[in-house]
Amino acid sequence: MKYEAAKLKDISKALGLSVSTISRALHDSHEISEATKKMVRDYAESINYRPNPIAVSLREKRTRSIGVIIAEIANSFFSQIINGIESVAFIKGYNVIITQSLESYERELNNINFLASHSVDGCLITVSTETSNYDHITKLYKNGFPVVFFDRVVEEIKTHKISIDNFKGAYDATTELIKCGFKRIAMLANAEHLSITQERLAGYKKALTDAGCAVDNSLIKYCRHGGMIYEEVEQSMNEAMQLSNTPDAFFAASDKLTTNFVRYCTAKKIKIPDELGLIGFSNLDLTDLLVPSLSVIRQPAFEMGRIATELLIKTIEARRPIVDFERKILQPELLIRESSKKRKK
Amino acid sequence: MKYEAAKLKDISKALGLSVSTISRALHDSHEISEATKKMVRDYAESINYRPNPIAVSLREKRTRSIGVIIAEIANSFFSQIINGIESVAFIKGYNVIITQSLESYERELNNINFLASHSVDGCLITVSTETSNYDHITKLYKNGFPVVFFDRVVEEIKTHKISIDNFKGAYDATTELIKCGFKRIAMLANAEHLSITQERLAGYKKALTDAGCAVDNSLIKYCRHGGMIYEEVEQSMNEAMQLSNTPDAFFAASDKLTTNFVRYCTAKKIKIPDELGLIGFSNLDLTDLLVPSLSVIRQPAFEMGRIATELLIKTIEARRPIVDFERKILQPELLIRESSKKRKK
DNA sequence: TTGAAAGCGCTAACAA
DNA sequence: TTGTTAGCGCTTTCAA
Repeated sequence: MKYEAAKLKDISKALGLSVSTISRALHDSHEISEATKKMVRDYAESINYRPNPIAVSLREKRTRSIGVIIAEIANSFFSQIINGIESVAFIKGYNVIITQSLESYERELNNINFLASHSVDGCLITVSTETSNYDHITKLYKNGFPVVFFDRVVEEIKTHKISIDNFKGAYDATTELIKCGFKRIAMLANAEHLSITQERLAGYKKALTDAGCAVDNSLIKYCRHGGMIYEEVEQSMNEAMQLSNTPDAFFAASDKLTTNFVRYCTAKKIKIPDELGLIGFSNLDLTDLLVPSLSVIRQPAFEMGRIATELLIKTIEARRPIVDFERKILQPELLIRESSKKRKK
Repeated sequence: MKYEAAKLKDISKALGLSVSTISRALHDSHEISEATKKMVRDYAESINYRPNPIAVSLREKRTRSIGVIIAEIANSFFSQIINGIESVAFIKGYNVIITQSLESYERELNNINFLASHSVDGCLITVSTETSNYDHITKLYKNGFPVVFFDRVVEEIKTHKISIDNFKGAYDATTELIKCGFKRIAMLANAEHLSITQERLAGYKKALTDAGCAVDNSLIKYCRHGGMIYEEVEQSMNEAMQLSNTPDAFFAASDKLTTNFVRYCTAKKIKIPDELGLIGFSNLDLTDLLVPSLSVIRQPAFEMGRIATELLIKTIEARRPIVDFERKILQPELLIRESSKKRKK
């Protein structure tokens, strides 16, 4: 079954003009008479002619589309980023091809290879939790394929990067928990090697030491899939809650870790914040409707998508290779609600 | 800045063979000797050769990709559908291009025109709430462009359609509210002309009349953007709550209507279910964590995406035009939790 | 078993 | 102002 669309040749035959004249007329070239242009345009309109983007891409060696690799669409943080990406891509006339790694290195590899093999002009990437080898990205970048990192960036690769101030987000959250009177603050962390994990971990530790609290490594629980799988959060929580000196609050370092923390507490009938305080990263719209409402670190996700896309398109459209790469850091926002408010006993 | 990938010609030059021999060798043609094949394959591998998908598409008049038009990525129901779509597309070797209408007819038109102009081999569509004229889709379909509708289907167009049993979902939800003792059950509905709205409305009405309750049209509130905008829900709710005989429960007919209903009640300090009972359509993972936990109608979204994609790929790969179109109806699931449990006073 | 050449739909350099 | 032609990277028919 095939769909036969009109092509230049069809118009050319119908009007008795050459294909190049049609092409030029449709591109409003100055070397075509107004009369011809009008005739061509009217006819093209009447048969609903659309240039074949595949042919144009082949010719122009560009697709006017950009690729995106995110971890998971079903995650508010990423879907808000996508909205930011689309908002500028739309204006600039680029199409967006979204792919998900689902936190799998293999899928990421697959996606990036597809995208880079001339399917898109450039790529926006946040690496999967499983990714610790970056050869597949380095190779592209060395070949001149434009890549911009967002959120989970790779320091070794020199290109535009945009992330949020993860250190500050973590520092402020932890400090707030300390101020609220929590004594043993645990951290539910994402995969250990990720840039965001390291930065958030550093912020968490600094806040503790600045407040004169000791850092207890048994209170730091890594979740290899970033909390995407409930069972890993459950296991981490079980381990933490079985310590001789159990934590009295948690700092959850990602969207999914935060919601799965709440799910765990609900399942185990652990009262937030009385038994366990919580501040977590989350971009979910509903966190203020939970009971208790969640104190969260909210990331400017839409903004991040917007800026990343602007940088990527700038790179794609640059005449000469970019040497001066930008490193943008956006500020997170700490929204203090009930889950971090320790009640006096 | 451009990215130069290896092409057949490069291999041809390097090995002193013709381009056609290289092409055949890489396709494992029987007319090429094993020795040549091995040499070509090894060399291609060594330089990491990938065929240019644009050139292949132009040649083969197919792109091995499918397009998707959904309302909004940042909506659990749709993001779950996307996961279903990707799961089968991935296996069948198709790429997925996702576009959002954001409930705008203009954007939908834009997206579908882009996708249909040879960018993809076929399309999965759920129409926007604003769409009431279907000429743009009819035109494509008449030209033989494969289209499969899911969720919000268009009856006038003869093609594969997959949706859930909206009548039953609404009927069961309303009946449950009646059984729980609610007397004046209002409906928060999506845009009036949508297929899903009509079906859910019919189920709601039938449940009322079957139970001997009168249908009161002042209790049916349409939201043109399907609840995507909080203000429209707020206005509808305000109107409903100012009636002389206010409702004591709501049936919310979409994901966003359900969550924005909760948002409204929280803002106005209306207690669910004591002051207002609720059952709503929702595929959000978190509805069981809200207090009270929400009684919801859950749709098999992943499944819907999966089946829609299978039907689309079947259509794309069919040798002859399809005349027998399928109409699949999936069953929703009613999860009864606390928001619909009227307490004795 | 291999090569030459045409053609997919489009644009643009060169001719007229 | 318009037409002719080459070529983007690939597959495939026809010829050798």
